[in-house]
Amino acid sequence: MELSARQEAILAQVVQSYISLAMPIGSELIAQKLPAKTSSATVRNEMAALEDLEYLTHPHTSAGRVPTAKGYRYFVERLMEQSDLAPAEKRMIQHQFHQANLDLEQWMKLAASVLSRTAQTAALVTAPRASQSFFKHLQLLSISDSLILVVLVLRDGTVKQQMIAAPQPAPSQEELAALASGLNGKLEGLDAQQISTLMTIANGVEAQVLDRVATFMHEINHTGNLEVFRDGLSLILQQPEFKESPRAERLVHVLEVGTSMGRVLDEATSANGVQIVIGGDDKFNDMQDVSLILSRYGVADEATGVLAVLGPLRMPYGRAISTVRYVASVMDGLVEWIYK
Amino acid sequence: MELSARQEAILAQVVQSYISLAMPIGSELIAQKLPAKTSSATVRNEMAALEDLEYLTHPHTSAGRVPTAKGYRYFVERLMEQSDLAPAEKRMIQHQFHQANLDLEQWMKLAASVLSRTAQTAALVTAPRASQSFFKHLQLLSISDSLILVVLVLRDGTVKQQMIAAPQPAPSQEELAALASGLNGKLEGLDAQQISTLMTIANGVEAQVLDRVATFMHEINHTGNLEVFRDGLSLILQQPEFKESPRAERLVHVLEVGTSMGRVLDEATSANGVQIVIGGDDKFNDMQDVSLILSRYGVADEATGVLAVLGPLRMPYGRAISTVRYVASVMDGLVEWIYK
DNA sequence: TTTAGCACTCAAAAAGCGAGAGTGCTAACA
DNA sequence: TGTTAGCACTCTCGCTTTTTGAGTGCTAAA
Repeated sequence: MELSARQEAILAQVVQSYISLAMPIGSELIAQKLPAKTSSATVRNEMAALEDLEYLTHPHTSAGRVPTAKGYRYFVERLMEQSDLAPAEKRMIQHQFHQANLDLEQWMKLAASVLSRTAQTAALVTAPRASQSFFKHLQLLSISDSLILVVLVLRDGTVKQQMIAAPQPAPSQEELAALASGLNGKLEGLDAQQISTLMTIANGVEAQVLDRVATFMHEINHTGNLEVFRDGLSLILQQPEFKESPRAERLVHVLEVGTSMGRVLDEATSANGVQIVIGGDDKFNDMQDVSLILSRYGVADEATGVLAVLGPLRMPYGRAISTVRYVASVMDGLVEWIYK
Repeated sequence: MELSARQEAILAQVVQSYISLAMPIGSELIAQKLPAKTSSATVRNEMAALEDLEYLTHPHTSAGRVPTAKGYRYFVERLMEQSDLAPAEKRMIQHQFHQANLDLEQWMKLAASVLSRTAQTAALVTAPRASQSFFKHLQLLSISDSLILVVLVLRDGTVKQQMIAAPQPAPSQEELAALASGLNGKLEGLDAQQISTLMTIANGVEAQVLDRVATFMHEINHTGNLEVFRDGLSLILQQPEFKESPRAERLVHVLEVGTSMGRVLDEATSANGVQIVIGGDDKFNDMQDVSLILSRYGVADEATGVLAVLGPLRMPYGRAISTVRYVASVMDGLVEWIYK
């Protein structure tokens, strides 16, 4: 269904006004804001049409209009003019990243913090991971006479430690070092599947180690096993739409366990550019009253993470999008520099 | 100020009733519950006395009484009879831990989840760390021709990875391995201070590595740098006292950044047994409307973490305390088994 | 097709009004 | 002297009623 130019202008005004005022928008106000001189009655007619098309709703008969999720989507996709972060803000963000060490974890925390402060809502950042994991290096350390610490490094830089129970009598540190160095030779560059098959012909400590390694690599491939940094949760709770507690609870719940969240982040990993999910895009019921602005970052295939900003539907999309885009570009640079 | 036996009985009843009913408690109700036959008028007199002593308050003139933070404290410290988790519940918890792998991280997540589900509120778990960190092992991996991945393992099992920029021309993997093995010999068992001094007489890559190692070990000693697992945040928001949004916001904020939180957790690390902080204990303004039940766990000095349950003042202390105590004992066993 | 005009609707705010829970006080009582 | 019955008093809560005003939808004229 095509909208007329005037309808588009009205929709845009309603969305913008509602975003900044946070209360239903009447025909009078829009009539004033419209560039072409138009009466409120005309605006009313058009608004009624937009309501039939489901771009707007009524909280009740005698209230102004409020955009629907569909309305926001139309606005974001076709009506909104792209904006960009002010150079000063960009510089400030750059500066903060330059202050930090060469430490991915610090960068991620920083990215979450910057996103949430700049966009004034909650932010999520997931660690950059390869789409498929490959073995890089293994270290076996004798912790006690019954425990061995396995430290596994994957090609994308993921590090995972885990204990395994040592057989009795326990192998010495030297024996372990020898075993590790043997395995490192054999496993270099292999994927989870290949290690699994190797496992079947091993035994003793070696089999235990291979089992742990293969299991972890499988896990990380499938469930995502994503390490997520959050920030600014309290900011989003300040928004008027989350003042009524059931909504706030649902929101926190989504953020906390979030199978939906996981799926959305997953999808974003394989998409390009800035993704926008408004009101769960009719796919995720538990995200009906939030919007997400997401972007992948990193080096394709080698190490991809996701940045996300999460706010109410009534979100300053322009600013949020440009913030996400910019932080993603900064992170791109950092990660690229690592994985060249 | 000493309370009479009857005053104590009344205070106890008020606290218990308020915890279960979540509404101000009148003299009539208490008079009925009291073992010795007492008139409501007498209860009223005593309540007025308890109010003068600041164990109770009034929301308004014609409402029942509500315990103050001081009242809760008195109740918890002197009036409450210790309870214990039902054997069936203990078994269920045990069972869940036995299901898990030999993986500290999994245990911590599980502990947070168990705590929050059993006590029906939010829970926090920090990783077990030594009070002072000692070097155990180091690994240097060449990631690209300009980056080196440093993997550092401390005696308490902490693993930390970080990149450093490689000098040009970049050392080969063999050179790095040789350097690492040399360092491992020299640094084994040293503390942050000793490594710092060694650093001054090193140069090149070695100095860079030592710098990163020393810095990280210092950091972990001081700022705590605690890795925290949370769970059940949405549960606490369901409590009636957090229905009004400003409180909810403050709560989330405390949980999120929480310098107060950090201090409380820190204090709990060095204390013994179950700690209880009610309404911030007059020290932490931002925790005025929450109570914390904390316990350290692990092996003293070698690896100590903290378990905490966080709820409204009107919290089922008995159950929360026994849950925390029990989960701490389970975690004690697990960690002890590791660090023997 | 647009617009002025107007009746109509409905939420939200203000006002009024018991009802009732619970108190504090006083005076009698054991 | 401590306890209790009795009672006036106070305020919140829940309910209904009124008022207000923003904003609509419709109609009829331009």
